[in-house]
Amino acid sequence: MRDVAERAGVSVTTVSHVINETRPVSDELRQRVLAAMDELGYQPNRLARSLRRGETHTIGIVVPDSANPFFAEVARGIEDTSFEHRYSLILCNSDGDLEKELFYTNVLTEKQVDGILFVAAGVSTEHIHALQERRMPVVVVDREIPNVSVDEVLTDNARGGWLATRHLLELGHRRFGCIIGRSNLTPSAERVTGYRQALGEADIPVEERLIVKGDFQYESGYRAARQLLAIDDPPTAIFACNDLMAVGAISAAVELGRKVPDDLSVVGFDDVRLASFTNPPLTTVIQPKYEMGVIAATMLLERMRNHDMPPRRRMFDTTLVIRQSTAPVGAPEDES
Amino acid sequence: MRDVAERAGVSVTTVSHVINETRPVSDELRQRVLAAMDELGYQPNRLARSLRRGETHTIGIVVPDSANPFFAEVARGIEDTSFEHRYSLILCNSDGDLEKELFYTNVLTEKQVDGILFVAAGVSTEHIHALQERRMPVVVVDREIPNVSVDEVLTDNARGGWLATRHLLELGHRRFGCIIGRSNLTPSAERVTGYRQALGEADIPVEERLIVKGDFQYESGYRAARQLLAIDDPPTAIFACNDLMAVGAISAAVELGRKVPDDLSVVGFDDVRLASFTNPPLTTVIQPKYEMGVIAATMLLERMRNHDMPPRRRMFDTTLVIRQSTAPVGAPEDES
DNA sequence: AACGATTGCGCAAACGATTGCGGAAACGCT
DNA sequence: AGCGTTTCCGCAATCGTTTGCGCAATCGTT
Repeated sequence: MRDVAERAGVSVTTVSHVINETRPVSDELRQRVLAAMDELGYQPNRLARSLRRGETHTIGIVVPDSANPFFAEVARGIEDTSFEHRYSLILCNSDGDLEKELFYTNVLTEKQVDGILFVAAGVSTEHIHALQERRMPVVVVDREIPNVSVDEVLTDNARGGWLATRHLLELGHRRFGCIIGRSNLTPSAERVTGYRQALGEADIPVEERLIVKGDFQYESGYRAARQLLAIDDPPTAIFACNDLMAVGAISAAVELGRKVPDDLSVVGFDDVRLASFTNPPLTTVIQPKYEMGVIAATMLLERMRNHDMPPRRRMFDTTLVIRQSTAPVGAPEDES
Repeated sequence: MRDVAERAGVSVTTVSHVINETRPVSDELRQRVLAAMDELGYQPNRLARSLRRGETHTIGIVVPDSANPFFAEVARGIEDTSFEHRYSLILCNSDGDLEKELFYTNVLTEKQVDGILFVAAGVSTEHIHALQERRMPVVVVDREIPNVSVDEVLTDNARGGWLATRHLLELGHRRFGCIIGRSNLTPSAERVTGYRQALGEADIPVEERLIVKGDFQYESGYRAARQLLAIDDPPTAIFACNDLMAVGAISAAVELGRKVPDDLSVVGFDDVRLASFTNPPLTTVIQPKYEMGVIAATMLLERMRNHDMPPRRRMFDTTLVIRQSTAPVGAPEDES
């Protein structure tokens, strides 16, 4: 910048002001500065600017696994909207590991990010509190943090679980398995709650051995389904708490010679892009992933602008999309 | 930091030195400083440090679409290894848009990142050159930049394409379609080259109308397959240039009542996690995505450490994994 | 012609760290 | 006691910007 100033025969002050248009500069000088800038191939050093201004135009996002289609989609929504506002994104994968999360939030605050987005994070109440005391804007996506007033964007997981099992019920299924995620993550727990509730309303007792644990990955859905189908009186349907596990379950069923949906109905959760293209196409519960990302980022940007507004919570509806992985029980249908 | 120094009754110099262990400090003072630090909840400001030291411990990665499973996996490899080295990652999605790429690289350099990773980017020779002249470490993944000496990590796409169509040939297929990506991306072009070559070796003329264009997404594979299956003398097999399109193709085939693999064989490319769990499981060409990310990040870190080493290029082998989406032509097999 | 407003610009102090240099005290040796 | 080494620490400059403050010239009035 000093070089530019020298070459244009002005002070660095003036250069700064033509760059930022932060105070009137005579046309002539402006031209000289502009010329000097591109003759020298000058690029402003945003570090210095950030240091001075106290803002980095950068936000941090911590997700369990950016390679998971669900999070990837949410992250895309976040990235796109932060791009629109000319913010950059620091990506952090926590693998659901609390220590990694804490480490990353430290790095982020030390790097002076302007805000942090936690998606499905395990961060504790105190942790969030600490961040807020440092006046760090925060929004939490896809997880509820009890007893803390923080911006949240959520989906109605319980209702989603309810919708899914309600659908199976209406198809006449009476015994069906449920593949859950790690139970400490609230979304999974809520979906199961919906499952239990629907069963309760239909006066069907829930058999605990029909509820088996997975980890939201294909493989675990596959294993869980094999386990479910191996019991003497196997279920006629499976509700998997996310699409990946549902796909794994279908894969297991097919391998065991069960036809989906004739012999086994499967419903998933999330409506990942893939879900329309599985064989058979997956009946599942829609979650507006991309939009959730957009809204989350927007909320964060707003909070950054106005740090003291009351916290907001945005709850998205879930809806069931019926494709071809579910069918009436015991009615091998011929689709025409 | 000044507060810490004051509270500990030392100079900021000393505080700095205990933080960085950059010069011996007496035990007593060290203790006092440490104590003061955590009483005050002090966190160093990395911006200031970066400004002074001229390094940000941050690298930028620009990918076409982080929600695409292939890139997501590569990115995961990158993120993990940069995490190991305590580097953070700024994520940029270009959507294959050259302008966005350029914009992002500007932002990245202005933010003084220590290096940039381009994956499957369209950046031009001059562009890379410009970065190198500014002494910005760069490595390019999954795309060749002609006439420029830059670190590259690639896969043997041509061989992969060759392997895939060779496999189909060996199964007795003689007419088969090829679903390609946007042709300006080299990986796709190379895979098609392999396809053509294998056909040539078998003295089979390539029918241009059997080569149809997609965009690497499910949907486009679906459409392309419908198009291919609609011609009067439809192919008995399809080679899709990536797994997503292959899955889309299977979906189309199933919808049209064709059985895969009995009526139509399909082979993909990438071996995305999903590929093992499709119905039927997908025969595809393995690309070590995660490892590519790891290697790419490692190469970048090495280049950062030693800016003037000669450029390196790492080529990964591709291998064919035969699952169940391919079968001998006209031989409806009963898998036992 | 005198005087306040306006316009156009530069000086120098921040922002929060790192680091070359030099000074003071303690130590070891003859 | 005298002198050279070590050991331990602080001063102040620096990284590349932004920005409060003040000065000089020009302008518009009366």
